[in-house]
Amino acid sequence: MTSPVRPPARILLVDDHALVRRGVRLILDAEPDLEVVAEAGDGAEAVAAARRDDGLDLAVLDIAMPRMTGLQAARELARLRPGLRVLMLTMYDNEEYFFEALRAGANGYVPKSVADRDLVEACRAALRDEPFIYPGAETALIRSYLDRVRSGAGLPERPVTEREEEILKLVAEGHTSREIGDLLFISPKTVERHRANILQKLGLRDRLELTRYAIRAGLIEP
Amino acid sequence: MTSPVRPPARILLVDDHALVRRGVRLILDAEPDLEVVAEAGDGAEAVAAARRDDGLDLAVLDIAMPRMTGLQAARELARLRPGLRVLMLTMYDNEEYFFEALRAGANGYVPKSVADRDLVEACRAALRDEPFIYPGAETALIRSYLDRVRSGAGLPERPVTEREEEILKLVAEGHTSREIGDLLFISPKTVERHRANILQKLGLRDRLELTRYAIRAGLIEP
DNA sequence: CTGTCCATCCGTGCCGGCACCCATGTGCGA
DNA sequence: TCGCACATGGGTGCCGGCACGGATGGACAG
Repeated sequence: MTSPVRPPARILLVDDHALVRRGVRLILDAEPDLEVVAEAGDGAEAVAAARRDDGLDLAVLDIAMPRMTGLQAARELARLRPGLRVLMLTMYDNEEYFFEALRAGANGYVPKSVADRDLVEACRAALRDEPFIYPGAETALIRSYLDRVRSGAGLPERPVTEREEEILKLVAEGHTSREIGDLLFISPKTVERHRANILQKLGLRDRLELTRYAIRAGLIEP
Repeated sequence: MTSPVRPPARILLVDDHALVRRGVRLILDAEPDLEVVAEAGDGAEAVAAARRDDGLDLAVLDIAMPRMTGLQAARELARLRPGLRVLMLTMYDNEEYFFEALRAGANGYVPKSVADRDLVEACRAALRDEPFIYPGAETALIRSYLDRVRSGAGLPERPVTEREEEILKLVAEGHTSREIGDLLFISPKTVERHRANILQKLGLRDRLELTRYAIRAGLIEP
């Protein structure tokens, strides 16, 4: 399958759960053409690791992580090491974050519900600069993607802006508009305006649905 | 460490992410005294597996799962197979989950942030019917709990009544007092009174915290 | 039998969420 | 250059959450 003279791909593995890192490492290291050479527990560590080591071929990034999320880390890594391939690993096969991951410079998008063989294949596909469509997500993600391309401008729209996501998290965590305004040094009315835009964009009714959405999306913890 | 004539402990592994199951299985199967003999992707499958196989020694349960959460599954398993030990596996190293897990009948509680050695030790401790306190979690809450257990006192009971839990779920799902009142054929003011009592009993501030509590407790789905 | 818990209900009042309306400045791309 | 998206800010008004006060009846234990 892979040339035996070729050295194994050097992989950076990023997940906030040591147990998950350990398991994924066992899976990847069992392949002769893949080798995990570095681990990180959050996005900041991942960026630091990529800064230290310029021989990395692939970063496997979890999306939901404390401090810096996988998406933010992917943007940072794409700027820092343009040649580095990025494979996003996520708990939820959510369309919004599929497009978000692509926009952040990810080469692949794999939910944790896939089998280990699919993860290995996704890594190899990313290393060949090919998009990997995991089985079962073809229907949901790709069809909605194609629908949006056919009907709209052809560009998948980002669901919420960065600023809106910042406010989304704080609203979902139960902070009032006044508290958020004080925290971000803006008027509470602006917070309400953002909140209204977020609810409208995501098709939600109130803060409560927003909270459950944020938990589903892995933006906050229950 | 373990007697060589003793057969390995038969383990049921439950997690909705195939990737995580694969990783944990690799970790556990590497131990001579532990063997994963069954896997399940959600709580319902776990209960079905326990119903099929009455020779199970230990169930390793993820807390956050679709349909039936790990906490609900733990309650069900404790009723179905009283001799079966249960080890809760969770993304969140939160003390509140710890108590919820114990109330649900769990013997141990391990966050996914622990190393693989700690998971193995937690399994062995649960099989010996000993509580496993993972490193870095010796908080005052947990220590006081252990003191209470050692001194003979029972588990702290969940203070909400059945009727209150019924209303708790509906409130957490986003229904208004009027809607709940119509649903249960009572006055919206009565719903508000119950809600106020619930918030007071659980030490929560508002519906939003109530929602997150209900999700943590496995009462509703995100 | 009396006290306690539970479930049922009511009024008043404050505050925040949320839906509408509106305007301004900035940066970016057609 | 003109429009558009984004972030910023304001006003008004309704409604529901939530805190505080009260009451009643029924079940069950001491």
